[in-house]
Formats: sequence, structure tokens, C-alpha cells
Amino acid sequence: MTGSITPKDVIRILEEIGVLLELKGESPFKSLAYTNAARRLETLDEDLEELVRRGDLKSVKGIGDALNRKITELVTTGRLEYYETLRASVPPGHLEMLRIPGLGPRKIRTLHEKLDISTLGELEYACLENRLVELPGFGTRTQQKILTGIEHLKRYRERRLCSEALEAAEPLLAKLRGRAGVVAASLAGSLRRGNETVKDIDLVAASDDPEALSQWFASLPDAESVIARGSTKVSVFLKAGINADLRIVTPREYPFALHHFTGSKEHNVAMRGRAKQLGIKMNEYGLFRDEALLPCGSEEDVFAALGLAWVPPELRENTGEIEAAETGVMPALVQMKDIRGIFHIHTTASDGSSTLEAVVEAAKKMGLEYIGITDHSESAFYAGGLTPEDVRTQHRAIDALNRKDPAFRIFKGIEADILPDGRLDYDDATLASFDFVIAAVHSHFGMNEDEMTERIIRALANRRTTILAHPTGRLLLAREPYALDLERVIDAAAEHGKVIELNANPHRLDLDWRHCKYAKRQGVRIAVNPDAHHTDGLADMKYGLNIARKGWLEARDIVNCMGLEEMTAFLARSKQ
DNA sequence: GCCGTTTTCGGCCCGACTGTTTTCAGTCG
Repeated sequence: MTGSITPKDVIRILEEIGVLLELKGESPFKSLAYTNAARRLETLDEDLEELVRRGDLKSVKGIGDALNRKITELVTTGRLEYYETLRASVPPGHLEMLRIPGLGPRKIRTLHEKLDISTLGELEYACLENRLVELPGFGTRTQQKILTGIEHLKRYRERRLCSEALEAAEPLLAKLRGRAGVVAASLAGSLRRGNETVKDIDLVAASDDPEALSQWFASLPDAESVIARGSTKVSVFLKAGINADLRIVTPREYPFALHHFTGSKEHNVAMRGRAKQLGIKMNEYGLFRDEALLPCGSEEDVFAALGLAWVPPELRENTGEIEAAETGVMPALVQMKDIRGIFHIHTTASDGSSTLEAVVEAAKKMGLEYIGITDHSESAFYAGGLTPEDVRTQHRAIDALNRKDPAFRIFKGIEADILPDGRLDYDDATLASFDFVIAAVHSHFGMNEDEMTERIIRALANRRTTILAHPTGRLLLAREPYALDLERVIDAAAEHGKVIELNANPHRLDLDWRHCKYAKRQGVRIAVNPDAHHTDGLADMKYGLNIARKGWLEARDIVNCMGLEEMTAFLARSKQ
């Protein structure tokens, strides 16, 4: 084993092979096989290297002889000749072109064969020269659409944060629901599933007058342009810089359509497979046995018709939710009302912009029983970190506020930097003066995986550490996680009885939901923390809870679902 | 390329919309 390639790399390469095969015009099913295998590895419970070593890779569903050989080659040698050859045979520009709406593998191949186009720049130039109109299957409309697509691609290369998408989607949904003739309407797609980033906004509405609704949606002032409009589907590009798709169905079809357009694709495929086994055909219009509709009035009915308990949208990723629903018992996913207190809040003492008093008032208004104040520690000079003297001043202020209102408790905390060698900022006496300590990496992101993992594990072994902050340091759509063996970190947290943060800031959402189940299995409890730098930031809790739910977490898995008394005892115990 | 209490070969989820056609291919979700 070389150790030079991570499971993540393997997943990425398999996904890319899937796309490359499409571009080469290979069988779409062959391409699908690679994509499916990548998906399987993504949610693999076991260690990939270990599986390879034991030669048990083929026990994973979706991995046969060929993929077994290729993944083994990749893991053991760090390279895959098949992939390198394949990659070299497809111009990199073709991968990028796939992101232009209306351009798929076939059209890209035509462009390559007839006009020798390999890059985005060449494509744009050819459009401007009016050379696409002559090609078979192309025309002036297609050419214009591609030009617009290139423009958008340049303007909005990335996906959007769920918070930004929700901000654009919620007013749309409210308008939709308020409109006469709309019987029901909901978010759908990845936004309803609570994903951390999304490509577009999906909406489903039930109406008996689809034409009028379609017309209305396409002419909304929020829409910058209309991408497509039929009687069942309208797609617009919003001024907010994101696409919104509205599906219009009849009230009878609504439950089926809502389920279908919520996805995920993988969940739907599994559901249809299950339906087929039961002799039922499933599509967005209904469940049919011998052409006869099985009537359903709600999503619950749809699941029930397949012998399943209702699955919360967040869990619909085909990572075990259908098996769980089969037993009839789904996890009672954590909700906002379960949250009794909030940790990880900054104030004007370091880089926050709200005062301690303002934060306390805001928390009381939210109906919380306690908060934990955590400004930055001394070596975080970029963020106005607190000197030991500043700490004592803040503690006196907190003591005074606690005396004033004994029903509400302010816990004294700190976001202590984890220094490059794994020690925490401050001497032990200062650290001991806090009710709890959140340990965080804020510097030296470039360490290699072993060094970074050791650094964090050492911080977890420190008796003063209570919570590990944003464990991977990623910034969604902006900064990759630092190199880290997260499972080892989770194991260490379990060993030392430490809490791991699920940072609720929509730019972070770190711990990732894909790792929550593992943490839960190892017995590690999670703190959903807003990392608020202003009273407004407390509302970010909702994004964190979406991710916690997506990670199958229940109230008992989240420390800040404990009431004040239990939390006081918990913090006292963890200081022992 | 994967898979099999219908199958070791022949399936692989399925339908709408667009833009191009004159009955349909490609794209999308």
C-alpha cells in the first residue's frame, strides 16, 4: 500500500471515468456502473484499503471483476493506467462544456468531430462566427443557448450555498402558496433534502389550472429570464443568480410528484426497484398496479403503499433509509425545539460584533436556557484574541450577569487555538478557569495528513478540551478541508470522551453529514454550534440542524439538547 | 460494467421539454 491515494481520490476518479465514458460515447450503462460504484464507496462503512487488502472488494454491491481490478490497482499503486489513457483521450474543455445547459455528451462529440472544438474559448468563438447552425441537430436557438450558457458559466461557476438558495427560494414558495388555485406547494430537490450546497431550486405545486400558473411563474419579477416553459415545467433564471424549476401537477398527482422531485436520484431508483419487486410501476404521476392507480393522499401513503414508514427528506440518499423504513421505525431526527442551549458564540471582546449583553438577550428571546461564550484565544491575534487579563475581565462580566438572572446560565468558554504541535493556547491554569474549551485549528493548514491528524488527536487528549471545533476546516465552495484522517480523529474523540462540533455556519457545515453516522456509531456526541459573530448568526442553527438530521442524528446525540441542570453536571464531569 | 427466487444473457427507471425535424434525438432531472 502506498498510502498516497485517499478513498476520496478513488471516488473522484471513478466519477470522472463515468463522465469521460459518456463523452467518448460508450454505453451509458457502463458509465453508470462507474458512477454507482463511486456512490457505493462514498457511503462505505469499512476502510477501503482494508477491503482491498483482504480482497473483499467484490462483496460491495456494484463492484464486479473489472472495477475490482481497477480499484485495487488504484489503491495499491496510487495510479490507474486505464484512467490516465482515458483522460488523455478527452480534451479537458469537454468536461467543462458539460456544465452548459443544453450541451450533453452527444452534442459535444459532434462539435469535436465536425468543428474540431476542444475548449470553451473555441466554442464561444465558433458561436460568434455562426458556425454551429449548420451542424446536424443544432440551430440558431441552440447556438444562442450555448452562448448564454458560456456567459453564465463564467459568471456563476460554482454551486450555491443552501443558505443563499433558501433565501431566494422561501419568498418564491410563499408567493406560490399564496396564489389562488394552488392547492399545495413545496420545496423539492436537494434543497428539501437539506444538502449543504445546491445547483438549483426545485419547487412542486398542485393546481387545476397549470397553464395559468406556468404563465404566472415565468413572468415573476424575480425571474431574469425564462429558460423553458411548458404546461408541467417552468424553468427560470432568477435575478439572485440561480435557476428555479417549478413542476406543476394535479392535486391527485401531488404526493407522487413531491416524492419524485425531492429525490435523490439514487433514492428514487431504489424505490422504483422496490416497487417493481412488488409488481408496482412507480413514476412521478403515481403508483400503478396493472395500469390501476393506487391512490395516495400524502407522501406517507406513497411510502405505506410500498410497505415503508415515511422517510424524512433529509435521509433520502439511499444510504440505508429504505432498509430502516422497512422495519417501520425511523430515527426521531433532532428538531429546533429540542435545542436547549447554544455554544460557540463570539462577542465584541474578540472578533464578534455584538456585545455579551446583546447576545444574552437574543438567546433568552429564543427561549434558550443557557449559552456558552467563546471568544478567540490569545494567539489568534488576527481575530483579537483574548489575553489572560481580558479573560478575567470577561469572566467578571459573566459572573455579574449570571447573578442577575439565575434562571439563565452563561457558561464561560473559549475557542482555543490548537497550536501546530497540538498544544492548546494558554497555560493550564488559564484553561482551567473556563467552564468548557472549544479547540480549533486556525493556522498551519498546509500540514500533511499524518501531522495534522496527530496535532488534532493531541488536542483531543488534552484534559481541558471539551469540544473539537469545525473538524476539517473546510469553507464550502471556497476552501478544501485540510488533509486529515477524520475517522482517526473521531475514534480519538470517542476514546477521550470529547464532543465534536457540527459548525452550523452555512459556509462550513462541518462536521459533514456523511460522517455523522460514523461518529454516532463510535459513541461520539455532537454539539451543533452557530459560531456566531453577531446575534443574527444564532439563526444559523437551522442550517446545522438540517445537516444533523441528514446525518441521522437524534436529540440524544446532540449535547446542546440537554437541559441546564444536565448540562451543568456534564461540563463539571468533563472537567474532572 | 453489473447483476440474477423470472435470467449467466439481456436487461439496466422513466417521462417532459427543446429544437430540430417531418417523426425524433438529445438533454435533463
